[in-house]
Amino acid sequence: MTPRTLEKTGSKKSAAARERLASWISSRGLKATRQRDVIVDVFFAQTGHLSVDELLEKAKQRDPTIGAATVYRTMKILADAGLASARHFEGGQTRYEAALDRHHHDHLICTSCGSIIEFENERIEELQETVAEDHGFHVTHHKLELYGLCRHCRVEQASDRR
Amino acid sequence: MTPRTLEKTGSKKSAAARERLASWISSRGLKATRQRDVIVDVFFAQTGHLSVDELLEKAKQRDPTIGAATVYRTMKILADAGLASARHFEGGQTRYEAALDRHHHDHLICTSCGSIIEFENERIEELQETVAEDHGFHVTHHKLELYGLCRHCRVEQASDRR
DNA sequence: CTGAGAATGAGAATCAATTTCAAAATGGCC
DNA sequence: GGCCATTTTGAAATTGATTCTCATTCTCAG
Ligand SMILES: [Mn+2]
Ligand SMILES: [Mn+2]
Ligand SMILES: [Zn+2]
Ligand SMILES: [Zn+2]
Repeated sequence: MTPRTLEKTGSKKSAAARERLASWISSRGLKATRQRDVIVDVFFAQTGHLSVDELLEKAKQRDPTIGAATVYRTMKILADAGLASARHFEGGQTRYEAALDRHHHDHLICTSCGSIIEFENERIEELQETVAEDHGFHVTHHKLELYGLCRHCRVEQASDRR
Repeated sequence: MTPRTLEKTGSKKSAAARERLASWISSRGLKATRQRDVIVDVFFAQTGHLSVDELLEKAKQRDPTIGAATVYRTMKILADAGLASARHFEGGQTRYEAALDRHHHDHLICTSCGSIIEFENERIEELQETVAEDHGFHVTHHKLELYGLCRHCRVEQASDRR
């Protein structure tokens, strides 16, 4: 019988997320498992936009027996519970980011180095709403992604050109 | 020897597109083929956002021997030539729309009936640019998609609820 | 008409994600 | 603690869109 010990990494925030998940899980007849604990722990220990592969790698460092299917399944539960949001950026796999206590935001994505910058722009959101209304549309969610070169890669490219 | 006759459907616009494609093709040592003619003809005969599957079906009505790979390849050429743009809406396959003489625009997508409404909003575009600049970003392209219920599906849903 | 090169269609391969299934784990109850 | 219905798991199979491979056919400049 392996002891179920985890140095629950991280802040009060990830502790709060774990609690929310626990009640989500029990409230619908799901079960708490060692694997889910590890995956969730790994997820909240990071910041940023993580792919399932990246999460699997980290999870395996703690428990090499964890399978990819379980990571897919667990992240879906986190998303359903509102604790993670799934992002589908251009061309890649699904990435997840922590969603607890976070505002809605959109992204700038560098097509050269892959870095992702987040932004919120209330005015844009309002205008989107106006556009939708003009067409009798009721918006449930949207996607705004700006692709290009980040400051750093812009400089690099300029010097390459010389 | 099958005669290479095609009732080149459609407007001066699609005729212009076919011409542009012809010069694109010859200018880089590609070759004109019966299959490409059919696919391009089918594409420009429609309006809207067509999936490769839809294009393949229509193309097969004219020439049942046309294969999916050829449709994929041809649409990629059209996109490279700037005559079609590829769109990757939520969850589905790639869709193509005619791009000749069209402004950049974004989309409202009904998650219930799949209908797509196009819009242009100069103010939103400007704000995007501003946001990017604020972060030292140089934007090459972007994606703005508003998902929700169109006017029609909104009404239907309201009556379902009674 | 010829030949070099390009294009084709069928099927195999890829890749992320989902599903299947038999075996293992969980947790409410006694 | 044991019981056991239910859930979960990992591995492997499957899916679905797209791309690739390859042997064969087609195109077009000379
Ligand atoms: Mn984000
Ligand atoms: Mn459009
Ligand atoms: Zn960059
Ligand atoms: Zn609709």
